[in-house]
Amino acid sequence: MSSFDDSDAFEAASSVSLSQRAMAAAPRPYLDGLNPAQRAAVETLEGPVLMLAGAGTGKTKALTARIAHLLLTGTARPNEILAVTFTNKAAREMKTRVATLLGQPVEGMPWLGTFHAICVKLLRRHAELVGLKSNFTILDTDDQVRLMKQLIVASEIDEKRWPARMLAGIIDNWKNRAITPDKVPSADAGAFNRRGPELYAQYQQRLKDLNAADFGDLLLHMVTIFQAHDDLLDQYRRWFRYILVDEYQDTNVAQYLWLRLLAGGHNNICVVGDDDQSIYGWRGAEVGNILRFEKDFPGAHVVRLEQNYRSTAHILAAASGVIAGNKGRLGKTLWTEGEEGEKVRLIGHWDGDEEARWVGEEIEAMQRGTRGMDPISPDHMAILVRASHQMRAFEDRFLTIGLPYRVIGGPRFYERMEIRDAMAYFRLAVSPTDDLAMERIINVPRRGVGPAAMQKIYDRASEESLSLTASVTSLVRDGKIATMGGKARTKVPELVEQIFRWHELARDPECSHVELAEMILEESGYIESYFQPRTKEEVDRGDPPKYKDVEAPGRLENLKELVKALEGFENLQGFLEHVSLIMDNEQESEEPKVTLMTLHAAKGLEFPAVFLPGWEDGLFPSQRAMDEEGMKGLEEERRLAYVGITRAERVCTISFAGNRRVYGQWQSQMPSRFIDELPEDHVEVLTPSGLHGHQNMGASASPVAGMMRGSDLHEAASRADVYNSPGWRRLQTNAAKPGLRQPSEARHMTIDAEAESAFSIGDRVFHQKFGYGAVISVEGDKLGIAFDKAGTKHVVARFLVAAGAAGDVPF
DNA sequence: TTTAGCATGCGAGAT
DNA sequence: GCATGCTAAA
Repeated sequence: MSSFDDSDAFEAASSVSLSQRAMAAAPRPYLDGLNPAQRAAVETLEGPVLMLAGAGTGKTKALTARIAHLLLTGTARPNEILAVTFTNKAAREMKTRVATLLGQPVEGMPWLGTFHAICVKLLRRHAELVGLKSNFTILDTDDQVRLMKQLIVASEIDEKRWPARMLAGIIDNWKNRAITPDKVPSADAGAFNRRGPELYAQYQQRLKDLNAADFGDLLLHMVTIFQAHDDLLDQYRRWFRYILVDEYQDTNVAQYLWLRLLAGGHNNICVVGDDDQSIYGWRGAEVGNILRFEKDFPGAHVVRLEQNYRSTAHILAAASGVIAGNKGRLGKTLWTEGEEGEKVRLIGHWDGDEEARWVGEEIEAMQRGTRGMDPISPDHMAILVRASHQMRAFEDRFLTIGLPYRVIGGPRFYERMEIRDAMAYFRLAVSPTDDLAMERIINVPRRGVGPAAMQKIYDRASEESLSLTASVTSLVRDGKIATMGGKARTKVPELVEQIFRWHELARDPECSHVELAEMILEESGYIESYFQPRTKEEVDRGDPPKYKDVEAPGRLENLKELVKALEGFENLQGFLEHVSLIMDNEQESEEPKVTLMTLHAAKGLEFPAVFLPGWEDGLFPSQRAMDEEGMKGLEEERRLAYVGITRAERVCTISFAGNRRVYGQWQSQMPSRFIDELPEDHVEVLTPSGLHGHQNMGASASPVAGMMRGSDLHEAASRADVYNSPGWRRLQTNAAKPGLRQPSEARHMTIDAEAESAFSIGDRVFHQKFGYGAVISVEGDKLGIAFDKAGTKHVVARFLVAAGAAGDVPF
């Protein structure tokens, strides 16, 4: 058991002096409200512990209480606990919650973080053991692919048949499995047209030359180091006396090995996870790790968290019924003391559009509080789809009816083009020899550098083993620069000069890095490249600058945010280091919104009302998963279904469509086999009232009554109610508020008197999602717009801005 | 170098 | 249906 007499060590904890007050306070308040299972998970401190935490069973509560327990009993000092998560979000949440339990910040927990963040920290200390310098750069996926492309071309491999992305996938896979180039198993030797292993070795060599590591390397290198240096490993084993791992079912082989190495000796490792929620097999996660835990760590305590605090009994029963179809589970039975609640609701639709329309109406109805249910705010509703392309139908529909929504999980902030471009500039300012950064931006904005010019720079660089920047300087020095195209001849040396000047400023402590960043984006012409070129007359006349395209305003907005994010850091270097932390790009607006996201993105979240559309064989479960992984793939899909259902607190609505457009082709769809697996007693089959024309699909033995066809009557029924709908009322209130930018007076002198809309036929407008277009019809607040790129759509006026009213210019 | 026009291929996506 | 990435033409 834990040593309560270790108060010396406890008080010696330098960074966080956990106050005596906390110690002396009521005995362990963090244990209050824990159920017996959670309590066991918290108090079993010594030896291996497997905390099997079903969905909604208070896993994070137990995990954070465990940390608090370790600290407040003096069993461990903050810096002796290694606590690993997968995402920055999870790490942050854990930090905050531990801080709440302790009643003070936890800066003193330096080893609470993601696998990658912790490995970076360790690897910087011991980089030389794998031939890197401690200031190595971390490549993003884009850099990796670019590098591999070069290697493929150099190896005279047909890049079309053997694309760099594929190689990246293969190498990533090896790294996930902790396979170094010399250890590629013979079964994999044929990969990438038999050249895979050799290219892998070359790639690793290139990384070393560049003093760089990719994400996979961070773990792989640490495993390599620990395997080769017993003394070092011992040191860390003594250092990290207690190990905690979140989402253990998502660990890959490399992470598993790393943990095993570190836990060896004391075996004080507590892993938390749920084999039924393992949905990341495709990116290397091995469910086997959690299934095998008791074998790997003999004598492990297994604690099952089965009391669910999230969902109603019906929802839990439905989820349990589905997941029971999987073999080889550790087995858990979720139960609740809560109410029975609504049965899981199931409804079939004619096609995907119909499904989206119904969901839209249902959301409005639930917002109003019909069907004997309390009203639910859109903030508390989510639509969870299997594949992101399913979102389109919903977005289109919601835009039409003016239902506010947010999409989670589009392209991440830091992987947007403009952010990466800007970051490349910053990287060059910090280190002008960063060739990958140079490669990225040498022709961004266009500086007339094509393949020919690039080749000359490369050639000189390799002749004299210089960086690309230095190579340009060298070419300038002996006049060879003149052999380049006219534009490149002047622009490229100009760029290099700028880089060196920025570099000076970056090292100057007097110079604010935020201002420097703005200066860089401005001077490089990068900002300007998002505006249309203006003639001298236009400038003289003081015409406002015009954005280059529909994307430009958003991109400039992102850059603004990037600069803002810089403020929180000491210098550019520090920022680059921590850039992955700015991924959260969410600025919450006051307006309640429905959430639209993938099932994968929804793991760990919960919503009072959840919609699960598209339950059709081939879409969900995905055909591809089944083709490629067979039974294993199907089981992972089934876990995904389980994750989906268990996100719901009060209402869970599953739906499917009989027809769906797949890659532009209409296909008739069969209801998902998972629908058959829903226990009938816990399912209510919905048939929207006022419908006729039932048409039996007859395709499934499921408890589905039949399909309904979108009919005139249905149309009429939904129309009649529209004035009472939340959407309509919302429009009324919004019309009174100064909402989005109003079109300027001058542009709308010709508004006809009867049109209440601020727009009239022929106006040029801009829409956040569909871009520019022209108004072709006006019906109250609903406008028909012929979009330049997106075709003709009906949109509510408040989603439109008059084109040309571009707004303020960043910087 | 830039661009329009056609072929291609398609899941989920943290770090 | 759409984005991506190539070839051909400007």
